[in-house]
Amino acid sequence: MGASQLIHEELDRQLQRDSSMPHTYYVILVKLSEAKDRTLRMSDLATELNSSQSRLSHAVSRLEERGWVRRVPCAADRRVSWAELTDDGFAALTAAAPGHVEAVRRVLFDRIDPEQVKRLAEICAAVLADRVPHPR
Amino acid sequence: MGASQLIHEELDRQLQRDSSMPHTYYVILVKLSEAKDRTLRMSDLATELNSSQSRLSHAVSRLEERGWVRRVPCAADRRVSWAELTDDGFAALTAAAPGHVEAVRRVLFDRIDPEQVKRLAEICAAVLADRVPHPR
DNA sequence: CCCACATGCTTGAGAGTTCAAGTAAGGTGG
DNA sequence: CCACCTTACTTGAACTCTCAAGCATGTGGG
Repeated sequence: MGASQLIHEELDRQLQRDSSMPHTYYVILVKLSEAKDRTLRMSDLATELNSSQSRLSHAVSRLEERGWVRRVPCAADRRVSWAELTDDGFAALTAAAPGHVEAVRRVLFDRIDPEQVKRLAEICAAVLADRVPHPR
Repeated sequence: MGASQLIHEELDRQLQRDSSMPHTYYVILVKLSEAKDRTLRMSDLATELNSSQSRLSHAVSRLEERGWVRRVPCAADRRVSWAELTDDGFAALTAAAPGHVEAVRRVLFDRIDPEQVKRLAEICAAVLADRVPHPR
């Protein structure tokens, strides 16, 4: 718990300090940037992020205020909302990425050897295996 | 990140649901229960928990409201505050512990073998090694 | 002795998260 | 075809955490 807490806090602090965004928001931008048309359904985005819909909805609201994400209503199914990464959002992500990547190395990968990386991957896979998504 | 987030959320959810306390509070109770006279200086407690003093102060305030912890002013150094676990607090911890322990097994230890436990411990130790406590 | 700095802790405001509830729209069995 | 369930998402309130600032209270050099 100490190790995972440390990693989480360190990454969050770095992003907050250098790019004024929590790690949660960074990951949202990443997922959107990788998606086709930089657009994803809200619920798919939530699933990919292991996030509750509520959390995502709140987060996207903040990201919209910053002009980094835009909500686009879906014509085919009007319950659905698309989240689209704006150019400003992509720029913010581009600016934040190098520092974040460096932090990831610093807190984790520079501290363990390649063999340990492999072992850690196996352990994490075991923890995540056969997971029924939790009721949210 | 997915694995550590899952573990965190699962443990937090279980404690919140079954014992109405966040994991943070549980750990505070644990540390106090293990301390001599079930009492610890606020700053020592914060250090042991890798918590900011601010976070601890807020948390202890809530725990005091519940009657689980008591603040005792220190006569020798009047800046210092002792945090003392009350009998009610100890009872709450006793009630919460079995469910929590079970959850810990369920989310982690039942999913990896003894060899992996050892490897994970080494990796976590490497992540935590030579850590200068962060400015808080 | 005393001023400046360090230490221990608290406070308040701003943010993010959670949970429960709410709205709206899409399916579906009788 | 219409009550009823499900799906998609949002909302609001309560709660925790963070950060910066704010007290007191010790302590050490001149």
